[in-house]
Amino acid sequence: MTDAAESVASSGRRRKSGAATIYDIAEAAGVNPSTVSRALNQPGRVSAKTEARIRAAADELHFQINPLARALPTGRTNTIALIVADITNPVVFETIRGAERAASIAGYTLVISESQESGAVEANTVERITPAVDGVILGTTRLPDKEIVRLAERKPLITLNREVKGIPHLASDPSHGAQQLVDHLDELGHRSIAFLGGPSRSWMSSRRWEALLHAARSHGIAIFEIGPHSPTLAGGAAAFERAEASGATAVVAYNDLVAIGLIQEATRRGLRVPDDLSVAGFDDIFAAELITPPLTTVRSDLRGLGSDAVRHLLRTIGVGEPVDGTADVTTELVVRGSTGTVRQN
Amino acid sequence: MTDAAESVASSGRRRKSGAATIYDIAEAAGVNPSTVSRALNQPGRVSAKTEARIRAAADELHFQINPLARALPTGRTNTIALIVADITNPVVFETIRGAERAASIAGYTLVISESQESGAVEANTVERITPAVDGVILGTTRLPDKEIVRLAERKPLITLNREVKGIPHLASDPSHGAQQLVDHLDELGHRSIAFLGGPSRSWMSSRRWEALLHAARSHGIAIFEIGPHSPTLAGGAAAFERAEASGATAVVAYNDLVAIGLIQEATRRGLRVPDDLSVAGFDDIFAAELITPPLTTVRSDLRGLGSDAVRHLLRTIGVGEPVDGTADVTTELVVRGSTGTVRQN
DNA sequence: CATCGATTGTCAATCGGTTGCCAACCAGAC
DNA sequence: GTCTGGTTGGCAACCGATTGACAATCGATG
Repeated sequence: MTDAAESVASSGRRRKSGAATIYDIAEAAGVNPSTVSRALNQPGRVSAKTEARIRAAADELHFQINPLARALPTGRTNTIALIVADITNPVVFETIRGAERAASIAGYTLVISESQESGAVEANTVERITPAVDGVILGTTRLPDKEIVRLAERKPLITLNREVKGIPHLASDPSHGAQQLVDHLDELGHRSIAFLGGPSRSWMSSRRWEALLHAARSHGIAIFEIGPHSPTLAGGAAAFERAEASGATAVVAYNDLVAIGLIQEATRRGLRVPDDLSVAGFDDIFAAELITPPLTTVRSDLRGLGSDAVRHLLRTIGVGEPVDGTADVTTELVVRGSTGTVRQN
Repeated sequence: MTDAAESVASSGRRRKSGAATIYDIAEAAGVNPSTVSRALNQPGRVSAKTEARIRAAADELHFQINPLARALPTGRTNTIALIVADITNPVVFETIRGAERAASIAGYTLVISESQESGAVEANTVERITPAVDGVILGTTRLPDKEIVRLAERKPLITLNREVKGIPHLASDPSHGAQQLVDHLDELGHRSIAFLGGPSRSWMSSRRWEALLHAARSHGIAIFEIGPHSPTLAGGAAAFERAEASGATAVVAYNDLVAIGLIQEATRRGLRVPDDLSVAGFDDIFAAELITPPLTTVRSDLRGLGSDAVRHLLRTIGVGEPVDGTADVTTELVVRGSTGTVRQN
């Protein structure tokens, strides 16, 4: 009887995968659990001697704090969520990487979730995740403004490449890279540029267009927009005829995928890039340097974007220096082989 | 005084971002909190009438269960972790996507973490994450066997492309794809194949080598391994001279990146692919179809790998049908332009 | 009309920490 | 030896759920 009772009691104690708790440490060190908690978290709150004893016991038992149990009373989960539309998008995963690193350095865990390009899935995911995180980054959101505002009332939130009134957001500012690109094309002798726009309501596409427009005007170079196009290889291929017909000697696509699609189609039709047509893109995705010819493109510091987003969020939560407003991430031209001097007729 | 006390009390109540708790619902519905819990989780445990009343109150208050609070007594977090060495690796992120989807469908959240190719970082991350998840997937681990075994004792764990005795693991089985590739090369007239191996202790590289070896022998085709090479473009470029010197008419690289590096170097040296040399890879990364010529490669069902891993893990946790052992994921040849008939001398 | 059995709801303990408040303790000053 | 002020450690409540044990309720039956 006694044995049975004892075994029940002990098995009850160590039910959870045998992980040591502060109670175990307290017992081993001969102090109260609260003292253990203080020794481990509030430097100086307990005497050096007891702290040493407690730490020794903690090591001994391979103590590892249970983040869930801690989160309950404090409300701090040390976790932030990053929601993206499509993980396989090269633009997205560099951002993920930056965010992951920044979070990791700060001792935070990053939860990544993919909304599969669907607003409904995204709403669902965010609902589910929000209560378990300290903040949310909407990487490529499909949510309506209203919804975003509502979420921001519950938890600190920041958007990337999406402007919603009253919500902090971060974006890459294409103006520097666009200016460099136009400078570059000007030097090569181009006097007329066609811009292949992205999806009609793409905020990014219009920002890039405006940056190019501004730069081109400052050079007195003609520029016009063709579009919209879907942001895919097929979109670029489909743009070919209109681009060629336009008579422009240089084509700038709103992203690399479209630029690559255009190059492939042009090559298929017997045009040589860059001899017959110069092509440039935006993003500098991994494949940009692998294709033939390698793509001249405007690179965004996506990793910086991701890490800045995390840092900003952490600051509003109270980790790191106080928040200093959001500063956009810069962009830079990467010259490769797809742009060249204008053919002399 | 009374007012002050009241305001303190109420602010104390709604301290946490105003989220409603089961206590609020209980009060609104005039029942005990435990009844609320049962009404929401144990179908039939409370009368239909009360349940309806409770659900109404829950909706009214926009109740959302606090996953942390639930996890504490149950030990279930509804979260699983996926640890990878490098998020930007194309092979990795398809796996991530598969895992994310499978998890999401099962109502689980996937936590992704990058170990930055470092065993120490990985060990650290795993330590930190383990107590807050129901299971762990080691995607591309650098941990020593001993450590993995130790982790597996604490939480359900599965490895991908890494065999550790006694630990469930999942891999893509290259044999089918390798067989198809050799069939294909045989048809094109190749009688001698060079294999560009990966890093010396790469488990994946040796599995692929063995699969090719087996297939080549069954065809009576000569095959030999050159290497090791680093799994990068540079690694492929560096392999060029030895590959050419070998006299093989076809080169199979252990992954696409190496294959692409080889093609680029060969092209730079004036060789034509596939006319002078056929090249193939493994993985079918995104860039494989973008390069010139597009790469013939053996594709793994990486998305399947990721989702299988999650499903397996969930089953051992007790979600879904009982566990049925691990079955490797299959591979398939994708023929593109980098392989061709042997040049007739 | 009393009793039985099944159904429904409540109590209270628990998960593993955190933290406000208080008491014990200590050393030094008087 | 007493008083003072600052440390140090303990008690107990609490975070928001879950759950075993039990009591109340209800309808049906003898």
